[in-house]
Amino acid sequence: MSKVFKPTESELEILSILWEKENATVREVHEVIFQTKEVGYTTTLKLMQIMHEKGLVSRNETAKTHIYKPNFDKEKAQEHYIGKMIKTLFSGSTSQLVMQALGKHKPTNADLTEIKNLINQLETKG
Amino acid sequence: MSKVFKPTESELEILSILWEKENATVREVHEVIFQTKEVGYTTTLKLMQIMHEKGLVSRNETAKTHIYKPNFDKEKAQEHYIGKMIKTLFSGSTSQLVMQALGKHKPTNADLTEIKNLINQLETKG
DNA sequence: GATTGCTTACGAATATAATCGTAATACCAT
DNA sequence: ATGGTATTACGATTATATTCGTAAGCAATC
Repeated sequence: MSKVFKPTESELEILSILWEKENATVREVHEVIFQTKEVGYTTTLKLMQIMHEKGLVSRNETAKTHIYKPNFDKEKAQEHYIGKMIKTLFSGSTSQLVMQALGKHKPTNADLTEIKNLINQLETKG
Repeated sequence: MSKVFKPTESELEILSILWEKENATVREVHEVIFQTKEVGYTTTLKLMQIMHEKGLVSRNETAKTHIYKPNFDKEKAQEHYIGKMIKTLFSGSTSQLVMQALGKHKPTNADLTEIKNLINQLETKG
């Protein structure tokens, strides 16, 4: 019975802005989108209204200018898309994904150390 | 002028089957899809014809039954989607993605060791 | 209290994706 | 060569996503 998490491309873009800002008005969201995409204000508005209907976001309507916030946390979306990617693009292999990611988008040495620590924990637990 | 790599959901599914099999007929692709999705044969056919028009796949038409193969390699797609995910879902942080992936979809110990080796290489290169 | 500007609501148009039915064609076995 | 079966081509329909114009409401300012 639980809803499937399946935002469209545009919806995901809006969600990512909301995650970033915690919550935001249509105007604020639109200003971010507008930086990279020449799109009308009412387009953004309509999308956010639809997302509200679908339950992807909630909004506070006490003031005239509504304030939107995401209904799902970023982590859930991350989990969803990582799982999907591992399945359709990496033949089910997490390590393949990890190695590809590290190879093409190398993090700082500090981050690499942190990852190693995590791996050590996972190993000893195994 | 180079084409943007932007397959739809269904197209990506078909591509992943073609990557798996190197090349395949519509029938073969359809049989895989049909295992998880009750869809007509001509639907799969049409999708693959469209992918051919778009240049996502090539086909060998010498025999009556055409044989399709992907025009882009899997690695390019992996790179594309990983980059996109890091950007929209992980605030640009590769290590966040890696840690999330390892935490939720733990690989075998052998794989973990392999990842550590890669990290060590990356570190010394840094 | 009129005017201006920003907001929401909403319908409608457009674009894109996905599905399938039907017909024509090729191939194979009789 | 006739009949049965699988294939492609293609149009049409349906579903979904995206875009925007217009109207109506509210609030601040003149």
